[in-house]
Amino acid sequence: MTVDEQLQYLAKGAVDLIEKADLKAKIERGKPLTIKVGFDPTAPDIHLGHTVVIRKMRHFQQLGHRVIFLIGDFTGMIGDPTGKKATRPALSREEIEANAETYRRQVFKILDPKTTEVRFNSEWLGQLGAEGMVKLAAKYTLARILERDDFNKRFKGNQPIALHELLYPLAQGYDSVALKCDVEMGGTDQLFNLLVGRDLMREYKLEPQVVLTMPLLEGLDGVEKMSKSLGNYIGIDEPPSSIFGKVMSISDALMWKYYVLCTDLTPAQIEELKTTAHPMDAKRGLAKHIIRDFHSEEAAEAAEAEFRRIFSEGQTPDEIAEVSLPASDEPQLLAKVITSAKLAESNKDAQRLIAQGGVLVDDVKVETTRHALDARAGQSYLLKVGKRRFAKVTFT
RNA sequence: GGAGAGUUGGCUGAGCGGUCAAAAGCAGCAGACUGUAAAUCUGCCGGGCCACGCCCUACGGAGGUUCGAAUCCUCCACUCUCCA
Repeated sequence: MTVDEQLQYLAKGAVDLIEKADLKAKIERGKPLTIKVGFDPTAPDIHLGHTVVIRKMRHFQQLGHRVIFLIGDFTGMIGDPTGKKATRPALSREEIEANAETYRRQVFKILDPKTTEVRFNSEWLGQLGAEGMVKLAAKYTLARILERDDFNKRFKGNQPIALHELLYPLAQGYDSVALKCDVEMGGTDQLFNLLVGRDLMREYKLEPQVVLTMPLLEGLDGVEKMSKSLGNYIGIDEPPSSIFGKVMSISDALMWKYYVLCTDLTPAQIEELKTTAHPMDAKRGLAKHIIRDFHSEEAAEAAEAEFRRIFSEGQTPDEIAEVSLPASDEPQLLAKVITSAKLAESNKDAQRLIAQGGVLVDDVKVETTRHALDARAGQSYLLKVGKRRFAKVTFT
């Protein structure tokens, strides 16, 4: 690839690239660049939202650059103020190591394990000490820190800002100094932090890093950004059938964004799909692309077949959870059985589901919330609650 | 140190001493419809009870006033504002 082609490849899907000319100059030198991306040590469940940036990391790897997967074990003590409140519990060394292991296992579904460096920022931030921290803090001003939109809004909106939160961007910036990064990437919400790194590097007489941001992927609801705490995410460790279903549940409009950010199709290919494919087929295709990346081709086919069977044809899935419940001579209320089988959260919930016509026993819709089942030993029923909760309940 | 404002269900955010299990929006769930767990429409959306009504828990925490409190009072915790 020519330098311009490389630039184009790396910039695909990116929101900010500061400065493009700087990146070009760095590439032209012909030496492998050092690329850093930081990850929080507390959230080892990687979801599709994270993969947007990770996919971009792989692009750098493909071009022969050195990619550092940085685990923010030190900055984790502060907790990135970007995600507002929630003071985090301090993690033990063992927990951090365990999380790092989980990261490795998941992230190497995308990244090349051989050329990915996993580092921890306590390595250098821990050494800094109080004195070092004061010196670091001396290099930036309050006014500049408060430029950060997030701080600014909280400040103006009379929301609390703890002092240590102000240190977060500095600590993150110092990572870039310590690693002498050429490029740092993150979501668009990281722009400010990444730019602080650029400034600090100048302060430390280093060539400033290039900053590249990727869009934040909206979650299943299509509104909030994908996050575990909002429950609107697709985890890359999820079973294929679950991934397939969740992808099918996103809106048609959102699907195209996923195509751009979560597949390696070229913009031209995506455009073509948009104009020629039936939306449902396009969505099925997207689900398969994603499953292929994290599982396999076979898993993708199987998930599609299963989805067709359950939702298009209204049949039961291949594998149904088997639940054994204690038998009794007296009949048992269906609502309680549903709750015991974990198909509903509470008896009230189960009653509601029955009342709304969402419960089928052996494929027959239940009409009354007071429906009871013969619960003598050996009796067995196929329960369907809503469209996608199934269980085979046997009394023993 | 002084004066004042605030703390409501997963989130945002109303709230009158009783008709408040608490408006509204978002998210979630179910049903109908369909091209899918899209869109749209309708309903539900703290918990218990073989109960269509009754009971329990809930509006930062602890007490109190009242026949009755998320709503009034006292103390505590936390947050913010202004003054010093």
